Amino acid sequence: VPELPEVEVVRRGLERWVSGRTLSDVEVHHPRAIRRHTPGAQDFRDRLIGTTLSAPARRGKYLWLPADGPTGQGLAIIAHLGMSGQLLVVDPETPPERHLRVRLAFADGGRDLRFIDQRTFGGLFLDDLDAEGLPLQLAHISRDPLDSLFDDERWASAVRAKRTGIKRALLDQTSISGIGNIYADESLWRAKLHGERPTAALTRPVLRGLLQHIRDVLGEALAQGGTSFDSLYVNVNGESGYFDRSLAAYGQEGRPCQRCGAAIRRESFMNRSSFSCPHCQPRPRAAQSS
DNA sequence: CGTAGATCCTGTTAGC
DNA sequence: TGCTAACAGGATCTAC
Repeated sequence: VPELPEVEVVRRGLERWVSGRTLSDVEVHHPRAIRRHTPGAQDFRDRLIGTTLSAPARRGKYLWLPADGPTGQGLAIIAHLGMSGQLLVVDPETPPERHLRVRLAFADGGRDLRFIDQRTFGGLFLDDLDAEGLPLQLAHISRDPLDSLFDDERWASAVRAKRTGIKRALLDQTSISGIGNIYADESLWRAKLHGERPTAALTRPVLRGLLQHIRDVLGEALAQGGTSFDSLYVNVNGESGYFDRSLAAYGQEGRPCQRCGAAIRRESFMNRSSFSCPHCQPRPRAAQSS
């Protein structure tokens, strides 16, 4: 499940393998993969062929490659991996993968960039960059906690103004981006907070502490090449990260908490699972805002 | 307007 | 053995 560390690993791979190369062909194998590119597959292809890709950027779980060339400047290919998306750099002679959605070929005849996605929640689309180099359609995505311009105190104020639980707030990409189910659970475990704790009652020191845990866990995962809990996530060379060995809460139902030994519990939340320690992360007593 | 729930999608696994 | 149901979950849409 690609979240910020996994997307950053992919971004670094693209920087090494596709920056500076010129596109010679674009094949869209599945329309759903470019559903966010409303002008359609023909336009997607026409506008990309002949462009030269430059250094990839990232915000939260989105990444994009500026694509400048004959058809103009300021265009970018934006990618979101969704649940199971992969961007692989592979030899052009490699037979099409089972879930190959988009194939980008280069004029130098070198390795393709292929978008492969089993569950089709991910996709590619084209957009113009604003004056700061951000795709227009990503204006609503917050800076992420590894961004040097992320404003800690502004985030704490925004969280305290919400009437929801802290896990929901962490998953809201318009407040803080890059966090998904895995790193939300890991951060909350480290901070000893239950995900349904009302945000309005969390103090600034508690939120500052949580933010530090978020940065720690994202940084550690990045250093280990990301998490590959369900083996669908791989870097551009098809290799898995190994942060899954370091998970303390996510996916650990029934295993002893590394701090207190209590059995990690699983609860249903937002149509997914939340993992936490029943002793270190007690449920809030009062009824939630609803 | 802010919050909450439903929805999309397919391969794997669990259970009867 | 074979079928069905549960499960994985990010972003978007809709409803209240």
